Amino acid sequence: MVEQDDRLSRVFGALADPTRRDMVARLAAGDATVGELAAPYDVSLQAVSKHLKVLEEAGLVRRSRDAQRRPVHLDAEVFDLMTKWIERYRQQAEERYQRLDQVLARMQGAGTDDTASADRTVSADIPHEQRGAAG
Amino acid sequence: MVEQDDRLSRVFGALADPTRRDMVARLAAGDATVGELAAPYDVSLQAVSKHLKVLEEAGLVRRSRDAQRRPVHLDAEVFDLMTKWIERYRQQAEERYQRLDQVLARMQGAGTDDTASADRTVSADIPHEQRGAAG
DNA sequence: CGTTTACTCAACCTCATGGTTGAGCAAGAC
DNA sequence: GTCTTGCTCAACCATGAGGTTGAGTAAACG
Repeated sequence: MVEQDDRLSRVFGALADPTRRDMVARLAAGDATVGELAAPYDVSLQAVSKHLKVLEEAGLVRRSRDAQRRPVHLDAEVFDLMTKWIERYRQQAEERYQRLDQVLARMQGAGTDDTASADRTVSADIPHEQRGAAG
Repeated sequence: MVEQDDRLSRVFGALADPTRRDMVARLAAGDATVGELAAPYDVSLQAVSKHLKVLEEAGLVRRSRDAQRRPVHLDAEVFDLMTKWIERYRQQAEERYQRLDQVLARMQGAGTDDTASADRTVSADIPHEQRGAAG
């Protein structure tokens, strides 16, 4: 599912910008209009509008209507997508780390010298971001 | 602390690329050399080397030496930084959502009509990503 | 009605990013 | 010493991202 892949790219990409992260942070406290959001930044309203488009396309934000205003609402669900991705590989890495520790401890006990290229530098045939099976 | 801000930008930015995310996923299963990492992708070794530089500068990865090889190791600690950022605002948004639900429920009970502009569209003076006080 | 408010769209500029190729460098192999 | 392997660095190119200004639209206000 390249769709999911795409989505994740857009979400991470959206949050790679400090202004956009700041907007998300502020929207967590409550909806706001474009003008309100733009106020603290030293950029044009159009630039802020663009940022919001990026956030919207990443699914982080929704825009509705209220007369000529366009209230922006944080859609916190996408956070789960990121958290899941992060958690999966964090855990995997930690488990591996612990296993390596055990291996090293055992080797120390046995007095083996060649610890370096023992279990590390794993070959490349590993599930690539669960291609076609993403949650 | 713009440093932290910067870091987060680099981390999110690094993970905004699907190839780089894939690399991280594979590195979670074990260290690998540049060549091993490059193998599955249809790009030059130099391009992969560049990607690794981005990951390294984001603090996601460390590179050591083993003769002419440069084994790459995933540094899963940065994940915490991201997770913390995400969790903070997710929770905030969820709490707010629940509070809004309560307000709306109370309003329905009282038969108030003007639910729209009641508590929503909060003004913009909100802690901006905790400037100067980031965790 | 025309004006003001709150925005978006379009065109443009600049700089960063992801890719390329070609050269170079360090360390094991011969 | 030379060759090969495994990589990095440098230069270049095309595209895209973030910024700008100027014009246009939709709804309230006078």
